[in-house]
Amino acid sequence: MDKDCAGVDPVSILDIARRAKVSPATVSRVFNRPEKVSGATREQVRAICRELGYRPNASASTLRTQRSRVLGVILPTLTNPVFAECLQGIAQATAALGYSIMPATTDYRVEIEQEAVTTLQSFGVDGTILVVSDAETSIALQMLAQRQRPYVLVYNRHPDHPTVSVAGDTALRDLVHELVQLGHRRIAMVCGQLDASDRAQQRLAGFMQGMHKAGLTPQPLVQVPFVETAIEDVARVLRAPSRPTALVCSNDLIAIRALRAAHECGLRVPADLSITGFDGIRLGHDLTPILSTVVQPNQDMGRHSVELLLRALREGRQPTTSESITLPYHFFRGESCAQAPF
Amino acid sequence: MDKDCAGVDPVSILDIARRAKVSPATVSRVFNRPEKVSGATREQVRAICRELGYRPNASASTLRTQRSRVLGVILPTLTNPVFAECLQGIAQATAALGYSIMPATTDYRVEIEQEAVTTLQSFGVDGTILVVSDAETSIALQMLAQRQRPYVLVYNRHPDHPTVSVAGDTALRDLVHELVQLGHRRIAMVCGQLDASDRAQQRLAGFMQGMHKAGLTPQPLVQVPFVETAIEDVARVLRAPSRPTALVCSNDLIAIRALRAAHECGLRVPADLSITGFDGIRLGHDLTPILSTVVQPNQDMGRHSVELLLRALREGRQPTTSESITLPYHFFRGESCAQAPF
DNA sequence: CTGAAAGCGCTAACAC
DNA sequence: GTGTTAGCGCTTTCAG
Repeated sequence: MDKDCAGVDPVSILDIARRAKVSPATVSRVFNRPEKVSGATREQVRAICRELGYRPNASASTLRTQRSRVLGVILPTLTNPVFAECLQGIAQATAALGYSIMPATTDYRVEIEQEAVTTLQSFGVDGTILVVSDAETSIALQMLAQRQRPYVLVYNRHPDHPTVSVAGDTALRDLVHELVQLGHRRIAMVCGQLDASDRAQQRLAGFMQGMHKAGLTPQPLVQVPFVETAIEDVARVLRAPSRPTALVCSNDLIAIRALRAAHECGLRVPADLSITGFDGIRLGHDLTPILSTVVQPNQDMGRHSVELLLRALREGRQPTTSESITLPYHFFRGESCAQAPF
Repeated sequence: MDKDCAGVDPVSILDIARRAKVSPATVSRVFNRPEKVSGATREQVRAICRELGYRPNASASTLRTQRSRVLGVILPTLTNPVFAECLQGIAQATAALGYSIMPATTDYRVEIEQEAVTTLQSFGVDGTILVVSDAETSIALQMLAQRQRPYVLVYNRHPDHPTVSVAGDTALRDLVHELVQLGHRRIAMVCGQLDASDRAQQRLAGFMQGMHKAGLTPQPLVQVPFVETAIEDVARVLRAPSRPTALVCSNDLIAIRALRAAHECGLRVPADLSITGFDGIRLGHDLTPILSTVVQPNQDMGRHSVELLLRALREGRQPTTSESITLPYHFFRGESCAQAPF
């Protein structure tokens, strides 16, 4: 046997056709409509493909069929485990269904969201999964909608778009209730750059509702725009005379830094101070104290968005707002949150 | 003006050519060799492209030029922040250089590594960045090498392949030395599934060297194959009569769980027990105690691998082993590691 | 500096 | 069940 293994040069459908003494169309059918090919030739073609290590050229088939079997993914950053976990879910779900992904990170910058949309578009992605800074104002989103390109938002919640998300506002409303039950009165919300995340805004809104319902005046909002200074920013608040007894953080990463700030201020968590997060990143469960947080099924959110998008694609349509999924969350009590101190 | 914004239907180079009263070749040149087009027509064509929201079809150009401007990326999982951070670096570097990425996660399974290579190949990626379970035996790697497809390994270290990595063995050798200086004698290594990671094996080797050099007998290796039982597995060791005074963990995720195990056993870190990790994930710095760990520049490792690969690509060749980069690490003392107890 | 034309690899009518 | 053929959108000689 001259060569029993795949070589260096690219093999085309024509090479296979020639070797198998069939037409290229037949080879193509073996891959796309195997049932339309007689068992004998099918197996023979397959054997040759295997021998030559042939795989159809995706660009050619995309060009021809106008379907790429690729999904675009636009995320703020992979540095936050929420999105990394979600992307992991997306990667698994797509791979299982024969799709590939093309992700882009925006670092929360809207111009980059737009750029990402256009490059992904130029690759002919069949659909796009994205989390934008603000669904209400996102140009990237408008571009997709206007050009009628299938897409789903993840994490973002908005009535005018198909989304896969969790009710962050309700979650925080309920969370405040729990804290109040635990005797907390001086409760402060801590969040990052509000204008870079409509999720944070919604969570804040829920927080305010909860406080209002409980007849409490929220402590001044603690904003920690930069990770570099986050711990210090929180520490400052904790050193103030009538410091809060509970810190409700808009995400787990911030909560972990708040934990650190408490430590630096000599406060014990949860004895002196309760701290809660939001997101349910895997790592939170292994911390000491175990992070109290609103757990979202991050990987599943990714999986669901893939399924929602591909279902629509299969039916030759775009996802609709009526298909939007609100996934359940649950407040995980953990160890960083307890009875208020006296 | 009938339409001042991009429409729904795909615009091709022919549409632009027609509107601009030039040939498609000229439009193509405007994008690929703008200097070969007169200033006037160039600007006119650009204006029309902007007006119609035209972007060249990437599949068509890939098919024609045999260059995709896409890099494949193969990683074990995005659930471990090391790889997520690295991918973030890759995403940034590629985007800055006009490339896109197509990642796949393998969950440490070699069959999936292979599948990933073939699908990426079918998309005509210009090169591949990967971290494999074991560079020595990886079939995926052999496939790339044999077919002469450009690739770089990240994290893996192997003399026969171009790599971007850190000297994990040396790092652990030195780390053991530090621990010994701090008075530790009963030191145990904790690692995950050794056969799923040649990095862990190399780190273990370095650990053994270090122990040997110090004339110490290593405590029995603690293996924590599954995350679900990791804390318990470590706790068991910590409850043994002559427990170790220091735990050297093969990565940060394991170290964090070891921290938890110590807590569950009523041991104070670092007073009663020192714990070190490896990787330098961002979060480790914000923990309490701050994780002592061997810090690798994860995002930079991603960036370097992109640059190494693209440099070779630009020069029309494959990366060579002589271009392999060993990046510096540093042991970050943190707070989880201190003098041995008496 | 610009245009004409061929063809990258594949698929989907449409014949047979 | 199988083959023939046209063409997806683009780039790139080669002429002019």
